[in-house]
Amino acid sequence: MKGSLLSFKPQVYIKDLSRHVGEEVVIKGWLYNSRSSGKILFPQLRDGTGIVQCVVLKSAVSPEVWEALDHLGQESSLVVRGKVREDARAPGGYEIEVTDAEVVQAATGYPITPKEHGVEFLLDHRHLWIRSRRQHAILKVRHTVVRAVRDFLDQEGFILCDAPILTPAACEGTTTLFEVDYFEDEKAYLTQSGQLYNEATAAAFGRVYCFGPTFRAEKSKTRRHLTEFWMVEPEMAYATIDDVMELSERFLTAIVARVLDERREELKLLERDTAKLERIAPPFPRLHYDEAVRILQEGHERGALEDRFEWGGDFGAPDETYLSQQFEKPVMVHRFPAAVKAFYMARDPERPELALGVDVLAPEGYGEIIGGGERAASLEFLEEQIREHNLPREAFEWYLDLRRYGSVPHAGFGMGIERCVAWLCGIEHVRETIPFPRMLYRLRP
RNA sequence: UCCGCAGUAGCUCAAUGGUAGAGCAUCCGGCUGUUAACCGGAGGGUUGUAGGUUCGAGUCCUACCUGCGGAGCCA
Repeated sequence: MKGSLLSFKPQVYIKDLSRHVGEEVVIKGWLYNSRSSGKILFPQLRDGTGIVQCVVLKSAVSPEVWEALDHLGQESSLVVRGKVREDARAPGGYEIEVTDAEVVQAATGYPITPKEHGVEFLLDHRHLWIRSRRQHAILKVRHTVVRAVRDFLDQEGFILCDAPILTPAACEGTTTLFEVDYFEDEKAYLTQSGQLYNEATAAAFGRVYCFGPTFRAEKSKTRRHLTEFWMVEPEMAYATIDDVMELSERFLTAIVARVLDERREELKLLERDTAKLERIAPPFPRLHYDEAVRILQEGHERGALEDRFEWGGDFGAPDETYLSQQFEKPVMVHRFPAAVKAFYMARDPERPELALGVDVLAPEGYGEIIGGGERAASLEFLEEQIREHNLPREAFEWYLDLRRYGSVPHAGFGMGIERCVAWLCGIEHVRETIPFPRMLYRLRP
């Protein structure tokens, strides 16, 4: 009878099938792939929680059901009823002996076939690509990373206090921002960081974090860049650069442990070498910038790096890769030349030419996943920095208030979710770590 | 923005300057245990665009468009 299976309750999910062996269940899903052999069909059904092979014998179902399933196209939506059986021949170990089925919508010509496809084609069909096993695994890891981030910070007493997405000025004055034409007499921009607002909320709540999308209008075109990405930024009042390094270590360790605990299956599907992740535990190596420069220069002398790195610059991608490859754990590089860092960074009292900033480089060449440090607490110093960087003073008046009314040493960092997920999954490109990547030249779907 | 590479069937790719082809997908047929199933058949093309060289261009030349990889910048 039409509609009877579609509205059937309770719906059983494929991930729970092992608890229903011997029972008759109803699964609602989509046709992942199908093989036929005359009077027997092997449709593979996915429902978002997993994939299960069904067995349809022509002799066991009505002629209507057989007819409906016999030539059903990939990704057709359907509901099946059948008995759960353990069978070693089935991928996944369980299968459904189908007794009844109902096609919700018969699809034809699904573009993503079980064969290879190019990147451009897959990205053009991202809305469908996310149905495939590999993308599913990556996005589940992302989900777990986000949960781990929130749980860790919540347990550490951080208050979620999100920063605005529409902002009146650049945080750091250097990067290119997305302009929004809406507010009268004033340009607005999409945020590049919640940093400055975090400093306000940290002074209100002590320990805070914001977690949301971030936008960079740079013409970056590499495997580590998105124009829209997600960043989590904790900030602590009465804290120093050392507190930031200590928190970063425990933070990353907690995330890795959670993913290893909950996403073994997904990491296995992605062929991730989990032994490399098992090693992630405090303490992480801490490298003074001077020492990092020495290592890079040695690397150049040994022929491992093309260009000789000179003291004073910021690391390029090959430099970060080389540094991270010298260690098995994330490496924390601290105390950069102030000239290459943001205006709000505090200075090293012993060497004022250095900023109390720290970058955490992920292992295996995944680059910078965390950037942070101690913020300048002095009103006079910040006023001078704003002048030197040619920033619009009016836009920063509220920020300067934070130094007028109870200024304290404070520090924090930001972590890019996509780079973190790419590292944990061991995948080439960050574009696969977000459901709908936004990149230079890619706005659709 | 700069450097490098690539655009041929729905997809992935072939084709010495000389008749545009294969696998998958689609449609039809066969097969009661398939594992990216297999076997047989059919349909499917303005070779990214515009110009040029040539008896003849998918192939050589020029410009443009689109995408990919990387750099700079950054998380």
